[in-house]
Amino acid sequence: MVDTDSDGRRPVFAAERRQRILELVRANGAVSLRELAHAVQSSEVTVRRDLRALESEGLLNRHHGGATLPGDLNREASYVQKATLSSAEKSAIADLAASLVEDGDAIVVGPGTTTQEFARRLSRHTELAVVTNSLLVAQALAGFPRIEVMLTGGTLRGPILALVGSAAERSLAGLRVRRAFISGNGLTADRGLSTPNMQVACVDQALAAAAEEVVVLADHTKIGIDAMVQTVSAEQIDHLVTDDAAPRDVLDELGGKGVRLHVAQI
Amino acid sequence: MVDTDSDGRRPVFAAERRQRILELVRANGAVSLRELAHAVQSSEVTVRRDLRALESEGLLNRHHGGATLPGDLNREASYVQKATLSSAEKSAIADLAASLVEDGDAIVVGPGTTTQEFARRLSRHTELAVVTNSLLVAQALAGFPRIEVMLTGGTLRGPILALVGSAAERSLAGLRVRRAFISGNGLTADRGLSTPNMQVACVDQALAAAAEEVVVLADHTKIGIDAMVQTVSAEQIDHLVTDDAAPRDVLDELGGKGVRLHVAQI
DNA sequence: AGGGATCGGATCAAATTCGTTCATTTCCGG
DNA sequence: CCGGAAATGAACGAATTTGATCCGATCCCT
Repeated sequence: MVDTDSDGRRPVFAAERRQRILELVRANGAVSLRELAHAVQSSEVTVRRDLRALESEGLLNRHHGGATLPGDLNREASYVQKATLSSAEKSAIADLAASLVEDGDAIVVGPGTTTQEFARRLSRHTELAVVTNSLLVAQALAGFPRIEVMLTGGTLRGPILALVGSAAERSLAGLRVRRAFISGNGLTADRGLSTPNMQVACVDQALAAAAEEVVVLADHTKIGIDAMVQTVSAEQIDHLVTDDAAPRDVLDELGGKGVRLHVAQI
Repeated sequence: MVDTDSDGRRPVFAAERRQRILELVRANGAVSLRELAHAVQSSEVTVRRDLRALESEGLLNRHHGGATLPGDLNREASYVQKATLSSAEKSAIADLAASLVEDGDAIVVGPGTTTQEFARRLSRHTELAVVTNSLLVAQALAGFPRIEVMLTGGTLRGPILALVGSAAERSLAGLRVRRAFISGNGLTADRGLSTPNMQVACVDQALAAAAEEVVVLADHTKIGIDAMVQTVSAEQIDHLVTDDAAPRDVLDELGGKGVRLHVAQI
């Protein structure tokens, strides 16, 4: 109704701006001061002040040049590093995959850096219900009141911060959602999606089984690769989101097996 | 009161105007004072007065320049705020509590900044099995191969990054460990441990019920405080780890109820 | 380890908003 | 018709917010 552009020119309240900043930091894990200032249309001084206030509340950590999520969640630099590396493809894939989600959906999101990136894109949706076994995905979505995040139980697998084991699989039994967004280490037409770890593969299977449609997120480095354990066969995959550097022949082969292709332009 | 028989250009009643203001705020989420004044054809002073009244009723939040819906921009600072407070005490308490853990133990760790600190101290132990509903605790223990971390399932509660809800409680059913290390927002001899949130309280109860012995970690700022919902009665508490600034009388009272006291020297 | 560049903190100034006081208007009962 | 109470609007000083600028601190690259 009252749009803020034509007539209103309503000044953004300080609390609103801080909330926005918080969301941006939560969504991206780490944001530079300049980006924040540009995003909230304020001067860097003001953002600095906001960051100081938010830090004093323990809601984020301030660093030279920006701010990050609080706690030790990303002191483990490896995860963040991996996430920021090769971000162009991942980002494009995540964007495209997020467009497959509609407000009000119930979805499953598997572990992985690509799916984590994807999860961050979900913050603009509302009334979502997200089931995941990835702590990173859960963390990316924490703090958005319009998104309900449910974690499966299970044993923590340290290196990827995902929950595995029988408890994880059991908690997925009886669950039914519209779409599952999962990733993996390799994808071929013959053997479908695969990962090198047995436990992870078992949970991935359970994740896929809980959804009516399976969406696979895989950048070009994974297409044509075969890891050890098959998680989902090509026939079970309904959508594949990848980037335009993926080998054409494999994509065609997958398409022949009924996989709908979504190729992100880098 | 309701004498609207004569339809002739009656003045807008105050209650009517406030209702209109409320509608506008609800419809737009946030409205500037100027807009409101223009919309209800009143002076800004009057709107200011209305906003003050509406705020005192909790129907909206007032900000510099306007008003917003209540709750949207609240970030539940209460929990996090205390995180930066008294880190020296937390550290000492965490150290002392960690000495209650032995290699090979199976323990439960609840959410909270103190228990998170405690969890970090556990890395020197081996062959531990840790069950928790706190993402922060899980994260603190991730990457130590000698420690098996199991997360309960459940709905993610953003502000404290803990899992709550029936799924969390269900996953604890049938579990039996030696000790539960939990925290809270208040501890008195009469009402035991308490937190301000109902869901969190329910899970805390389940956590405590899964252990043979309950260990409470609470710094002096929480001793003598009573939050809203009781989680564990004083009789159920076997150990209390606190710091030496805790009020002596409350400690004695707790000791009289069978709580073994561990007081950390700052 | 050093130099250049960038970032953070502090002070100051401008603009806007808030709270209070006071005058005016309106409504109601006697 | 009149007096009082409540509500509204106007005005002015105080407080808050925001942005610009300067200078010290920090970081990065060589």
